[in-house]
Amino acid sequence: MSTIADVAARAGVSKATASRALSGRGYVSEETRQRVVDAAGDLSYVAHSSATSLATGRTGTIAVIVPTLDRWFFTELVAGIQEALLDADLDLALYDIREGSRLRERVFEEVLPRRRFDGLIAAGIQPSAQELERLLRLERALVCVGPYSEGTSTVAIDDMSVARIATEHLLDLGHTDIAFVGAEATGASIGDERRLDGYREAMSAAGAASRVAPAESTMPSGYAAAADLLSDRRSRPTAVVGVCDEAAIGTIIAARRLGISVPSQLSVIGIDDHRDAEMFALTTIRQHPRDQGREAVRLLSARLADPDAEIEHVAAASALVMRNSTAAPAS
Amino acid sequence: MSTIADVAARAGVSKATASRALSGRGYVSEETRQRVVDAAGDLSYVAHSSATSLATGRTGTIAVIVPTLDRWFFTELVAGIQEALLDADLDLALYDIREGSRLRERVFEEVLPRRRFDGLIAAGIQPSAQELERLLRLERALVCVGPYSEGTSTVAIDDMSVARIATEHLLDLGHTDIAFVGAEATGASIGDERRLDGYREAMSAAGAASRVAPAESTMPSGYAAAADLLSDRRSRPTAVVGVCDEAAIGTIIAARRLGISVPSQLSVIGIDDHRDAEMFALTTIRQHPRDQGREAVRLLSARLADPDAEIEHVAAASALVMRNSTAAPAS
DNA sequence: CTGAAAGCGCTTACAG
DNA sequence: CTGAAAGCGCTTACAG
Repeated sequence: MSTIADVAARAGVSKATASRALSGRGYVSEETRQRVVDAAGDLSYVAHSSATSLATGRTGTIAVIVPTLDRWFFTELVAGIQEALLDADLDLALYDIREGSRLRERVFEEVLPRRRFDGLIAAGIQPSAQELERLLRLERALVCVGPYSEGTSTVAIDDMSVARIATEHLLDLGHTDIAFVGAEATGASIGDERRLDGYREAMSAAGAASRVAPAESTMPSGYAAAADLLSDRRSRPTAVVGVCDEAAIGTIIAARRLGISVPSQLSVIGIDDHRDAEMFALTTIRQHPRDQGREAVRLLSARLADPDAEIEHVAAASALVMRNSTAAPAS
Repeated sequence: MSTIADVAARAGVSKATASRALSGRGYVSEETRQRVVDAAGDLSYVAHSSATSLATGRTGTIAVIVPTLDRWFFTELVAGIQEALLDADLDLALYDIREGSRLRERVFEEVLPRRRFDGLIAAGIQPSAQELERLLRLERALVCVGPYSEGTSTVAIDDMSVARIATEHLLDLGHTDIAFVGAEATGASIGDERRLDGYREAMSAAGAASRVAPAESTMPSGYAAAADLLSDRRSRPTAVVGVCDEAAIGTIIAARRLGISVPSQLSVIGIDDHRDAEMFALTTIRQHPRDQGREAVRLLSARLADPDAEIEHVAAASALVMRNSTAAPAS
């Protein structure tokens, strides 16, 4: 482990000069710079990150909080964040905080306060009042991937309006008996709840009655909820909006198993445009979590570069993608 | 931001004593300890991690390298690692290194050498000779989740034998025309390749001809490969072993779409026991990646505590789980 | 049981 | 353009 003192000695300069040469900050003659760089190369010198952090006050790492990793959305989001972070030469510290887990408590109480990071990206979580207070007390740059929230930059699709659009698509097709699959109270991300609200809003605006089959945002849970919902042929809805594509796909599989054909006997629409959506010919509202991850990093970098930089709220892109899981109801 | 000097001043002791009282290392009278702890509480003091790291040489974070996050196995593995790390009061720095991505190169060349971590867990990646050399030069505790590898602790199921068992299950049922779906050259994890080897071995031991439909380890890719494989009714196999459950499930979906019934006309077996496996009544070889993650942390902690501790190779548990996707071939 | 001092490895004004 | 010195905030022998 060579230190900057070793490099300086080998190049025949002071530590200060070696530091300047390597960092590119401050004046150094080209000739000296070259000598220092060569010396560093010879010794395979790499600055000790803790020492740099202590001296500069920057850790070079960004903390990312997600409620789960086993949803396509968050997997893609984290991948996008990772890519952008690497470009910015920043590390990613991951906190996978399932709702209600003891981990969540520990992270907020013990881990986060250590501030081993320069900034924080919180995705899909709804902090409690107490948690929010803790977050703010950290005095670190903060970006939320989720709904508009005062005092911090945000990026997200408008979950409520997206769910409304999905519901209206079904309504326009002529359906009135439309159920919502998903948004189970426990474990729902903040976005899930807003999607449920959007569905309800569209339904009541159309004078139709809401009907919710609670499920987690996973295929098996959507499957189970739908199997139940669809089991009685007399009371079954003619259409379903899934809180996300996982729930919608679970619904399609349940329908197939029950011999209900999609879309002729049951229309199903999802939200997300999951990687598997095409395979099931699922009509859905597309969004691009990977891009949102990159965007979150951009927002965070802006705050990092200038803590007084403007707060931004970016509305991420979404689009209705018509495939083959929705149709007019059988007359 | 209060420092330990503030705490010491408020408690009326020296920094050294304050440090001892807070860390629990070294003698401090109970009364002084209490005074220091109170002072720290009053000031909501939290030690600055960079300073601690610099003084102790420990960063308190563990780097985790995975080839992808969008496979159930790795998602679960990371969740298990995260849980165990939090218990050990360690942070997780994540590097999601898709094979062949420019990220991979950067991580090995620039990021890892900074050693912003005490130890490293590498999962499912096959380092090139050059990469391996770099890893070793880091002189950090290293644990691999993957096949036995000299010089480092490992944990994994025996991929080769597990694939052999899956294949033999089909052979025992009376199948001879058994295809393997998965293990596409690019993007395959090291485990995927060994599973292919295990399949080949079992087939040739039984005097049967191998037949591979390359696919990535995802549902859509398995679906596409299987759709192709099964399209010609005259040449289609009577059974398929999927490199993992995602590939196997993709195969089942393709079969359904083609009107081929599972298991009466086609047997399908997977490996993993994916969260969605039950939904598809998939017979599979179960493993517990979450436990493997915890185990990897245990192995790493042992090396961290004592760099000369024994290297361990733990064989993770696996079990054939019979559900309803395999049967004797139609006569 | 406690304190003074040195040290971890950088960076950054400040002089020159 | 370069160097000496101080400082970032901890911890840890070493004395006492």
